[in-house]
Amino acid sequence: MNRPADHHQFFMQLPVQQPQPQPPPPPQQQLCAPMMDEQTPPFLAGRCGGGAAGRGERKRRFTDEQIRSLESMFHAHHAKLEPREKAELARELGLQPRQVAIWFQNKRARWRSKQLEHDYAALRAKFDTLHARVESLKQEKLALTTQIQELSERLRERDDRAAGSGGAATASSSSCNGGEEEAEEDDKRNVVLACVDMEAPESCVLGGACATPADVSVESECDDQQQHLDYDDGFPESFCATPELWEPWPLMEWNAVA
DNA sequence: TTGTGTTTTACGACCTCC
DNA sequence: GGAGGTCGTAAAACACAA
Repeated sequence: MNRPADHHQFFMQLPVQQPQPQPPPPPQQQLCAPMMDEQTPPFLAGRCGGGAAGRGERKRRFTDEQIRSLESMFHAHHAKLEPREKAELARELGLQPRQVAIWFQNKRARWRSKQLEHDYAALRAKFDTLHARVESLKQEKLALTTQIQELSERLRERDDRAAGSGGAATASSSSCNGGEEEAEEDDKRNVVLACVDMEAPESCVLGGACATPADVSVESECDDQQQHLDYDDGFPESFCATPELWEPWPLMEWNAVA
């Protein structure tokens, strides 16, 4: 791609490239037998008619004017040319209809290639955005899991102290009764967090943060206010179950799909 | 000047559609 | 079966760094 002298601009959203100055166009464009006469240089006589052999011929690039006309027709006719239009364009440009047809074929191929690059870049950008969000949510989940574990530990310690002081009250009952001093230290939010159902899929790819805190069950007080972790965007289960889907696709894969 | 990488023109093989 | 398409590739033309 280090060659700036590309005459071509591509369809629609593809970047437009400006034509660069070129040396004067060659006077002779027709390479093939039907247009050749006694004035045709011998080096042009090889390839056409004789098949692929054609050694000794020299390939001529089309002039800027020819390229401009071909580009214009390519855009105006949506990359397809009727036979009548092809013949007319070839006559106007002093080319063989086959040269025009081949130019359109090559142009379509080039355009598809560029379009593929463009589509890939767009998909890649979307993927990167989504991937960044996934990473952010992983961090958020990790922090929440840590917080839940800490709160769970505090509850357990409180229960142990209550049992050691001779009281028969359980952590759950004390929480619901609101009688214990230590229970009052915990705000309601923490209690609710301790009740969160933390059943995480084992295959979860969202990092080691999926560890389920053991013994986070305060059954009696959670019956009526059971809550579940819920992603705003509603990650599907397959999100965790198929981590390979979230690896960057190699270019070959994209091409295969396209 | 030369070596190297890219672009452009052209073709053959193969496929699809009428 | 023929016309016209894509795909892969050859080779000339071209740009550019060393």
